[in-house]
Amino acid sequence: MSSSSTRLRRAGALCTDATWLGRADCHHCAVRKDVLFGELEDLELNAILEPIDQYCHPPHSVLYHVDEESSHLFTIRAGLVKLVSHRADGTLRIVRLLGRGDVVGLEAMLGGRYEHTAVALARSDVCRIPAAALRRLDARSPALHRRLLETWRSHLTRADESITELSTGSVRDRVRNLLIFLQRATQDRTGALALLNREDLAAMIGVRVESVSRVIAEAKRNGILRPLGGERYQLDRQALRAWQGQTPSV
Amino acid sequence: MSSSSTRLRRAGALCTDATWLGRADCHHCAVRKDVLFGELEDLELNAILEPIDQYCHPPHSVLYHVDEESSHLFTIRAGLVKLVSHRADGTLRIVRLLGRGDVVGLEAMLGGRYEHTAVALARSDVCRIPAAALRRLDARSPALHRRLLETWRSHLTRADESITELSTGSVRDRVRNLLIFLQRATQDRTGALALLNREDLAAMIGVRVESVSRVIAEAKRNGILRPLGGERYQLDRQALRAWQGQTPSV
DNA sequence: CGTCCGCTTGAATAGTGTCAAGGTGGGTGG
DNA sequence: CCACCCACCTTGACACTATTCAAGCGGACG
Repeated sequence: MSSSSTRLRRAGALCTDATWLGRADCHHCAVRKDVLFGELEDLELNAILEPIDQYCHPPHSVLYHVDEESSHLFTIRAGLVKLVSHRADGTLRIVRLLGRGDVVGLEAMLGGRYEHTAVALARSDVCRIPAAALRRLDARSPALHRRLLETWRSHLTRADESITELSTGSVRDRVRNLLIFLQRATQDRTGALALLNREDLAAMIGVRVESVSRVIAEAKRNGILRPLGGERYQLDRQALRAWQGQTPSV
Repeated sequence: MSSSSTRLRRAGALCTDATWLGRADCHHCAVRKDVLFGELEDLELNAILEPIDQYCHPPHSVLYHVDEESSHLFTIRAGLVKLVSHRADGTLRIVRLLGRGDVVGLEAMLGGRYEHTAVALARSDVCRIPAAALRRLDARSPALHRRLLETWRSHLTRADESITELSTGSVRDRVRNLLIFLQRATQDRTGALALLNREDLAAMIGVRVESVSRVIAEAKRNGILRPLGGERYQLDRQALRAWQGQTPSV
């Protein structure tokens, strides 16, 4: 068998850069209540001296690289970002998927270097916040402070979930959990989920592309995944649970 | 194949309870600098109104159960504690190992319930800190605040490591990483590592007991692990790296 | 219209899980 | 003090699953 995970995707031809959308206007931000500054007073917000910039990241563009000096955090206004860990043998593993309202680059709060590479999977609008500004706010605003702790907790909970649900059991077990996970992470008002490409799916559960492909293809044949066009699918939760009997357990 | 992980160990005959060692005297604590209150002023420490108690946990005793109201955090003065996640199918997975200087039950800072069950693996001396006290200190002492953030980061880093190094690749790959990991986690001044029982090893890397056993036995035959008596072993790092060529990669 | 890239599928092989049987060491009770 | 017992570790044989390597397929795009 040997290793799982995925090799580095060749330097994509379409890896365009992020485009700057201008200074953020947090006071009038439409998603402010869903992200870090939700409960912050306007007064407190004004205490930020450093600029917060907005960017639009096309798919495959990089928010930051592993080992880069961590100077900024990012909040996701819309889109989807993967945190990729580079293993010693050159393979990759996706350790987290982050979406609207999530914070990327938390480690910048503590200085040092980024621990992963953050890559946009879908077009993503993000606000780039200087870590120094957040540190200052963190010290002054209990509301933000609590929000930050909750962000840490959220990352930790998801990491643990990734260990117990996405890295344990047979490929079919993992894909079953992955589909539920993706539905939560990418669903729109209709409840449809956006499937990632096979390489990313494989890197999320630590198996080979062909193995995921077989299982996903099976799910489609069984009507567990019904194509809605593009990469969007309707997930039949009931059929999903019944799929291949329970976990054989033991 | 089916699931990995390990079933619940029968209610151990020796699961004695923790014994109370009395109120902690943080001011004269020998390991204070290594744990949460390291850089705290004596004045700040005095601001704690609620009592901090010391306990000694024998092996297999439980610090707290999953879903229990999270009211306290624990700092480990000595010993080894596992964080166990209970999966829907009844199997268990160890998501983290914590030792001297580590904090257990971080989630209590945010209220709600514990997300894992914490079980002592070796005899462990811990201080039990009321979450309310820590929340108050967190708001007043920047030093403690930073220390807490670093604790969150440490947990997150280890969780990610668990995903990339202990849940990815062949069983031999994982055991190789696990041995390095255990050496860091349990080494004494001689550099020897303490091996866990096969069931716990299996639950750490998400495979079956027999699979770990085979690989560990192989490591012993190859001189990678040299028995020092009891559960202590000398790890030959060089032989470890050469073991079975590199990860076959791809 | 042809090429390229990602997805699927097939066949052979290696790796794990499964089930069952021994071995070993420490502890208990006779 | 010794024999037995029990829990845990190891090993074997076999079934099943995942990986590997290779080929085919179809859509997107120039």
